[in-house]
Amino acid sequence: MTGKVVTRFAPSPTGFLHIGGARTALFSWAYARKHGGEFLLRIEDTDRARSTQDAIDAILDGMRWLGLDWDGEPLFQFARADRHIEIAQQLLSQGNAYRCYCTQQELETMRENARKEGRPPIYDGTWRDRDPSEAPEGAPFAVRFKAPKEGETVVDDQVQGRVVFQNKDLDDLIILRSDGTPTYNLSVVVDDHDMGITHVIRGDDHLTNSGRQSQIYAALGWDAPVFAHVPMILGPDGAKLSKRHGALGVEAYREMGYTPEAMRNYLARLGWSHGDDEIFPTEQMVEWFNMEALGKSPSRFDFVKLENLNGHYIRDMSDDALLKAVRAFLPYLPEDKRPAKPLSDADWNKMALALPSLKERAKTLVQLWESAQFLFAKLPLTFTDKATKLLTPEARSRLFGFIIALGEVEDWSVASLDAAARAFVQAEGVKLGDLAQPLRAALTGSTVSPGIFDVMFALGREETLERLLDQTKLST
RNA sequence: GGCCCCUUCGUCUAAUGGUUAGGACAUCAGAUUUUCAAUCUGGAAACAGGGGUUCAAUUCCCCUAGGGGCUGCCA
Repeated sequence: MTGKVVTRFAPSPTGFLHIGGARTALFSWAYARKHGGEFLLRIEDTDRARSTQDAIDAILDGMRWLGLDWDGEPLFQFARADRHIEIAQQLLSQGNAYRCYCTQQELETMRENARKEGRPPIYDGTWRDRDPSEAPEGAPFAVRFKAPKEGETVVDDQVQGRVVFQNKDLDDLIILRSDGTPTYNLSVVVDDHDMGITHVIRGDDHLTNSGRQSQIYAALGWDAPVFAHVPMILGPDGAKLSKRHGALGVEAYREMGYTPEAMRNYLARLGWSHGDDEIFPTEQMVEWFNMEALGKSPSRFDFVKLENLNGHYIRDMSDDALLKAVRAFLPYLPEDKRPAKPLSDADWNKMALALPSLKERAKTLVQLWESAQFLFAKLPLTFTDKATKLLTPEARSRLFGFIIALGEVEDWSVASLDAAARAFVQAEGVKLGDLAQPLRAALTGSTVSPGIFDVMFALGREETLERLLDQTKLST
């Protein structure tokens, strides 16, 4: 293992960047960064019918959001088709590949029969050793790789260990379609080789492919890269990740208000660990990352834990950074939660003032945004049912009393508001909690609960008193 | 069906041929508090089952069960 480490992430642009892909990308990226190597991006767009520009954009956008920077320009696999065909021709002339004239129909019945008779449904090698002269005139053909029939193929995997395939179980796969275009297993080998990839980190759904690819490397006389197959991510219920749970594009996580830092930390801990460490910055993860500590068993995606982690990161962020994050997040809010018109500078100032108290209570940027809505609410506020219920006659009279007390507070720091409240409740013989609840309801009308004195402080004296008077009047 | 992979608290995981099997999230109970949140303290909670190997197995081996992947002229 001398020389520079080169890893790659090679998604096929047939959909968004899903969470499993994001995690293998993170691992590949971390491995390259740790070893001072390169992390390349290759778009596997050889399936022309299913590849879309939207998917490409979504993947690149997702990678950027997650902060997984790749080296150089992304490489598009289809653009290298000529090179792949050239290698296929080479295999053909070497005798390591042959033309197969079976029709799709024939192959299908072949598989069906095999299944019926309890044989493995693999290609039976009809054209493997047939003389090319027997070929039907002008008929279309696919090119198949001539895989060894005997012995075994070993994949020395960094995660799974030594995996052995009996060669009789691996059939002759198609490397060139009948339309002449190369297929995945050929393109991957050629590209990984040409790009100088030293370590292939990918999902373990590719484990069998690695066996077949190893055979192609061998036929070509090339050294295979080091393989590492990470287990897949399952949904919270242990079933395969479906759209219902987490098989969302990473942009969905952005829209849910998770931060890239938290995502990276969560993903890193899913299937990989460093002792008992749970919360650590990405730089630390890169420094610690190693293949040995990758787990072998599939793991479930746990939104609750991700949320908890996200809360940590939000609380730890500086007010400045958080304000920026909120501003950047606004366009990704769900349509119905987006502000009707752009926020004014004054609005942002209010937000900045309220942030220190709001961030203690928000686990996602969505929650943070929602809990800040009282800052921009128009008067009179509309009470939620819950809030109305809290404004009992007793609560109302206490509020009146407190408003009067507030009028006498000279400076409006959180500390003096606090002191005023203490004095008031002591004199009245009530609990502060009894006052705080209706107070919060009156000031915010919100179901999300900010710290009440911080809210007052953020609103300022005039507005607070105005709202309180308005609300108490309204409900008297 | 065939081949391959996996299996520690509910979840993510740590550790070990001899431990009270550790941590985190979630949960429960307290504390603190200025409501909510945060914080602190404490509790409950796991080695899938069966055989071996061994003085000793959660750890090594085998089998079974359960889960996953592959089995495409998709990637």
